[in-house]
Amino acid sequence: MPDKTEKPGKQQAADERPVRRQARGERRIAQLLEAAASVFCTTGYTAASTNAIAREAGVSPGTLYQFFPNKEAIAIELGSRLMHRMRETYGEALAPLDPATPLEEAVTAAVDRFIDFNCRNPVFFALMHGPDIPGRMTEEHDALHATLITRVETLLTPFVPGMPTAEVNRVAQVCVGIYKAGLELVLAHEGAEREAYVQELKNVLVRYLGALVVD
Amino acid sequence: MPDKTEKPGKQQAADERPVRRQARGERRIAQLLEAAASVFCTTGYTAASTNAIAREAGVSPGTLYQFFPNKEAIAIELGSRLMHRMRETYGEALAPLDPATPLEEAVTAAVDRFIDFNCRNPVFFALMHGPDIPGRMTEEHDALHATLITRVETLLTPFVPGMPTAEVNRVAQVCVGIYKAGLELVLAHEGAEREAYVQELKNVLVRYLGALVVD
Amino acid sequence: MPDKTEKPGKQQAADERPVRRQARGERRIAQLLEAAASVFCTTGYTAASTNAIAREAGVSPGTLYQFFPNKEAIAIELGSRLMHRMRETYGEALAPLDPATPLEEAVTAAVDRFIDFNCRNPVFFALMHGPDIPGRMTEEHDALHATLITRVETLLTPFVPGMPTAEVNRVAQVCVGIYKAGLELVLAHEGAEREAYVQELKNVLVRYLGALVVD
Amino acid sequence: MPDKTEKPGKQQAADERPVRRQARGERRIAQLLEAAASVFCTTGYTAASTNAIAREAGVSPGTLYQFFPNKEAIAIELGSRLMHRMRETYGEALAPLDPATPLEEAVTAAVDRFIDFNCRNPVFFALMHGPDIPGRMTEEHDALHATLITRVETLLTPFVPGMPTAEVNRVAQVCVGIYKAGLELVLAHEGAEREAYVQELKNVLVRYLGALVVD
DNA sequence: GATGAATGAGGATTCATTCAT
DNA sequence: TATGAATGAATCCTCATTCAT
Repeated sequence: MPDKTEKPGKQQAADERPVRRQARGERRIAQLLEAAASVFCTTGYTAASTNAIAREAGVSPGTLYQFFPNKEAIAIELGSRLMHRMRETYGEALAPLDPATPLEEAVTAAVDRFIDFNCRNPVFFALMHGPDIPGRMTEEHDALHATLITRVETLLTPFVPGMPTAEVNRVAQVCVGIYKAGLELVLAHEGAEREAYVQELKNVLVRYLGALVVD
Repeated sequence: MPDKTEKPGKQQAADERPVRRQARGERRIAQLLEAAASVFCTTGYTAASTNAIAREAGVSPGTLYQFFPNKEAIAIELGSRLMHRMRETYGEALAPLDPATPLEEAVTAAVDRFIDFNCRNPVFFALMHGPDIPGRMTEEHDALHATLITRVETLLTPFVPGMPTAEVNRVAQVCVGIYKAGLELVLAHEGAEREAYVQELKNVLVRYLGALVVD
Repeated sequence: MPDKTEKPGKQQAADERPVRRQARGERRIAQLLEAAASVFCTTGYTAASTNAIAREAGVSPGTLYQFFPNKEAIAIELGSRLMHRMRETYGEALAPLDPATPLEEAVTAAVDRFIDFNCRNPVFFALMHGPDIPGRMTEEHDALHATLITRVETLLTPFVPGMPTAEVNRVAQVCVGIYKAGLELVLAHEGAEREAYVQELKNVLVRYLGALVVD
Repeated sequence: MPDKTEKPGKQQAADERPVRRQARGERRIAQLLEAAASVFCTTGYTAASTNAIAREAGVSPGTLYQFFPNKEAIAIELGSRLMHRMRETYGEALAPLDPATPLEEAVTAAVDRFIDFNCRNPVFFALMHGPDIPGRMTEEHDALHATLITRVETLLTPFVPGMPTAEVNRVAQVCVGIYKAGLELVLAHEGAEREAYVQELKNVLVRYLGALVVD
C-alpha cells in the first residue's frame, strides 16, 4: 500500500528519521499506476488482468502485489490520485460559484473542464464504468462515484437554493449520469464531431438544469 | 461445427423448406437464451460464462455450441429477439407519430414504454452495457445499439423536419445515451424513488428535445 | 464429482436409460485418484499440488477440475474408496467378535490386517496425517478419522461391556493414535526391523487394552 | 549471505572471543524465533511462510535471512533452544534414575513434565510434526527427534539393564511415538477431558514398559 | 546490520471452446 | 443431436529467496 504521507523530495529533508528510502517504491507505484491506466483504457477495468498490468509496467507479478493487494486497490488508488489531480488542476471549479453567474456559463465552464480533464486522462472513463451490473458496485467505483456526486452537489447548490437535500442528490445523480453518457459519446468521436457532442452535452445539461433554476 | 445458417425466424421465410427437426432445436434455443438472460442479469455480460449458461439451461456445454458459435452470438441473438419482442409489444410507438402530438406526450409515452419493457426484461440493460471500452464495441453491442438508434431516429424525425441526417443521428445518439444513463438510475432504485428518477429522465429528454423542436 | 451410483458394467445393463457413458469419466476418476495417491505418498498431502496430480495422471489441470472441485475433494473421495476397499477386503474384522476371543488374538488379527492394508495402500498413511495443526482438521481428515474411530469402537465394545460411551470413545482415540504412531514406525523400516515394530505395536495395544478388559 | 558460523550458544564457548555486536543480533534472533514459534503454532510448520514470520517479528524479510539461511534453519534453531530450555527446566529428569524408583512413578513424572513443557511451549508439537511423509525427515525434524530419542533411551536404560542397544532404541522410538500421539490428543482437548487423556497416556506407557521391566 | 524492493516459478482455479462417442 | 470429457492458456495470488541501497 502506497504511503501517502511520504512524498519524496522536500518532506524527506524535514522528516529526517521516520520512513526511509521509499524513493524506489514510490517510483514503482507511479509506474504501476501508469501501466494500470494504460491497460484499463485498452481493455476496460473488468477485463484488465493484474499480470497484464505488471507486464505493461515491466515488472514481475510479485512486485505488483508488493504494493497493491489486488486489482481493485489499484483502481482505488488510481481514482483517488485522479481526483487529487483534478482538484489541483481545476480546484476553483469547486468553489461555490457566485449565484449571479449565469447557469449557462457555469455549466459550460464545468463541462469544458471535466471534458478536458477526461480527454487528458482517459482512464477516468474506464474507472467510472462499473462492472456491468446495476446494483453491485465495487468499492473502487463507489468511492469515485461518490466523490463525483459530492462535487456536483456542491456546484449545484447555489443554483437551487431551496431544494431539499434528497432532491439535490437526485439531480446530481442525473447530471453525473448525463455527463458519463455524454463523455462516452465525446470520446468515441474526434475533431469537429467531438466538438458537436460536447455542445450537445452542454445543451442537455443547461436545459435540464435551467428549468430547475427558473422554477 | 455449429451451423450458422440455421438462424430461426427471418431466414426461414426466405428458405422455402421449413425443416421440421427444428422444433426441438427451437425449444433448445429458447431455453438457452432464457438461461443466458438469467446469467447475464446475475453476473453481467463480461463475467458470464458459457458453461454457466449451459448449466443454467440444464444442457451440456457441447449442446450450447451446437446452436451458437460463441458467447457473443448468444448475446446477439438475445438482443435481436428482445428487439423483436419490443417491436411486437410496443410496435405502434414506431409508427411515425402525428407531428401534431405534443412532444411531452410523445416522450412520456416512449419513455414509459421503454422503461416498462426494460423492467420486464432486465437483460436488456446488461446487453446495452458494452464491455467498458468506448471506441471498441462488440458486434453484439453494435447491433443492439444500431437498432435502438434507428428507432429513436424514426421517432424523432417528425419533430425535427428540416434537420440534416447527421444531426438527427447525433441527437438520437444523445437521447439513447441519456436513456441508458437514466435507466441505470431507475433500475438502481425502487418504489417512489424509482418513479422520481423516471420523471427526471422524462424531464431531461423533454427539455433537451423541446429546444430543438421549437427552434 | 464422481457419480457413485453408477458403477459401469452390470448396472448399465439394468438401468437402460438414466445416465450414459460415464465409462471414460469413471476411468479418468480412477486414474486421477491413483495419481493423487502417488503424489500424496511422495510429497505428503499438504505439499501435494493439484497440478502435480494432473500431471502425474497425464491430463490437463482442467480435466482434474471436471471431476473434483479441489484438492480436498480428491482426498475425501480417495479416503472413502480406501475405506470401502478395506471393508471389502477385511470386512469380517468389523463383525462384533465373539467375546470369548482372547484379546491378544483379536488385536493381533486386527493389527495384522490394518498393517497389511496400509502397506498395500500407503496413501492411507498420508491421508491420516492431518495438516500439522492439532485442533484444525480438514473435512477430509475428519471423515477418515471418524470412520476409523467408529470402527475401532465397534471392535472394542465386546471387550469392555460396561464401559460408558465417552470412555469407549476415548480409548478408541488412544488406540487409533497408537496405531498411527506405530504405523509410522513400521513404514519407516523394512524386513525384520519392520516385523519387530509390528510386534511392538501389538504389545502396546494388548497391554493397554488388557488392563481395561481384565479390570 | 548469512553467516552460519554465528550460531549462538555452544560454539561461542569454543570461540575464544565473545564478539560484542551480537547483543543486538541475539535479541533479533530471539525475536525472530518467538515470532516463528507463534506462526508455526498458528499455521503449522509447512504452511508457515518466512515472510509471515518476519512480519510477526516486525522486521523485514531481508533481516530474517541475515540470521537464518532458510525456513528449516529457523525450525532447527528453535528446536534446539527448546531442548535446551527443557533440559534446564527439567534437567533432573535426565539423570539416570535410581533403578529402585518404581516404573509408574518414573513414567508419571516424565509424562507430567513433558506434557507440562509442551503445554507451555506449544511450538514443540508443531516442530515434532514432520512434513507428513514417513521415510523422508527434514534435518530439523531429525535433530529434534534424535535428541528426544536419546533422552528417552537414557531414561529407559536403568529399567531394562540387559536389553541390547538396538532393542532399547526400538523401545524408545515406540515410546516417543506413543508420546507424540498422546500429546496430540491431549492438546486437542481441555479441562477434565485433557486430564483424562494424560492419564491414558501414562497408562499406555506404564503397561507397555511394565512388561519389559518385569521381564 | 537493516530495509524494502524484486523476482519468477508455482499454487489453485476458471473458461471458452473442441472432440469422441 | 446431445453429451460430457478434454484442453491449455489465462486468471489471481503467494512465497522462499536475493539484491541494491
